[in-house]
Amino acid sequence: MKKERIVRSIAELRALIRSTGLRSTGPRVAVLQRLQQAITPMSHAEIAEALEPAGLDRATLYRNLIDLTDVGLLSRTDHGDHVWRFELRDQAHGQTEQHPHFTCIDCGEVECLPDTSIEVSAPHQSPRAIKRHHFEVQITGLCDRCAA
Amino acid sequence: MKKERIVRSIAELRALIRSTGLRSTGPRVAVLQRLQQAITPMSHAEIAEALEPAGLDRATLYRNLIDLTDVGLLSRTDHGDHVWRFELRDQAHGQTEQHPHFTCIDCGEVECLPDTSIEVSAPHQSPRAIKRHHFEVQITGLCDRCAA
DNA sequence: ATCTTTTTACAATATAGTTGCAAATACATA
DNA sequence: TATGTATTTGCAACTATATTGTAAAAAGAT
Ligand SMILES: [Mn+2]
Ligand SMILES: [Mn+2]
Ligand SMILES: [Zn+2]
Ligand SMILES: [Zn+2]
Repeated sequence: MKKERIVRSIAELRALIRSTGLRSTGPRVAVLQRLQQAITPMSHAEIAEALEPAGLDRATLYRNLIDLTDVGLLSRTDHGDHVWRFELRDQAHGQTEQHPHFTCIDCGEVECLPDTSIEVSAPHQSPRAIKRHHFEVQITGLCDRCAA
Repeated sequence: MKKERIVRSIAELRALIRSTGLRSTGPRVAVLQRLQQAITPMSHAEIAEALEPAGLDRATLYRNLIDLTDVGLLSRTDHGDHVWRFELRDQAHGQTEQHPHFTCIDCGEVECLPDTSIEVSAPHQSPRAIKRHHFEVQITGLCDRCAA
């Protein structure tokens, strides 16, 4: 999953948040700031730990992650391990479809895969969402390290 | 996901369980009996409800689902909604790979897809598990009913 | 029939996430 | 720049799903 990374300034992040109708607050800016560094989707726990110094409330973080997802700035996915993970959904790239992910069933490591790596053919009775390419894909298996 | 269904007698199920090294008990037979009727993977809650009359313990059911999964009789998957679902893994068909599933992000309905519907190409750096076709795929999106 | 190990049933605990609400803050407007 | 109102925060209580401890019961080997 190689793609030129966009890094936005705090002022740009604040403007981005406001552009969605949400208010720009410290916790929200902190979340976006952290996620734009991330190379894989992050769980609530991981984000909370990374933002430890800010000492922000668990519930506030949960609510912000959901709010930011609702307005389209983040994607929220479960990779087969009962944990929600969040990822910046970068509209600057017109990236409305999310790329597929590979999650290790042993160690839990998550890896982003190129969009091109999955070809879903749509048999007759399959959901229209598949024909229209409106779906997300999660792949699980043993990562190279755990398989060794 | 059309495939001739195998329906085993209670005696056959007991033998199947024993063949894995596990003891054949009432709860285990009941679980397999119920799952061999199922047309999609079932959650713990759904199985518990279906087996209500037997009045078996929640924790026992959880442990049995995991034990039966560990010995390879069931598959356990999370379809992106934070609920484990279990499905009979029918070795009689040499079905070691599981077929992909489609789960509606709105109503939660799960649909089995034919194995042939997914083609995962393996880019250079991708996990070996993908090259070896040792993985499971979960697709999420809006089902036809919810999209309408 | 007896013995040993596995399994059950009930209770306690854990983990991940959600909800209620009063106080604090953002930001539109004056 | 000050004021007013709706949004957001922080804390606590709560929920849903799943896991763990353990004594008693049952399975299956002998
Ligand atoms: Mn990714
Ligand atoms: Mn299926
Ligand atoms: Zn791994
Ligand atoms: Zn639906």
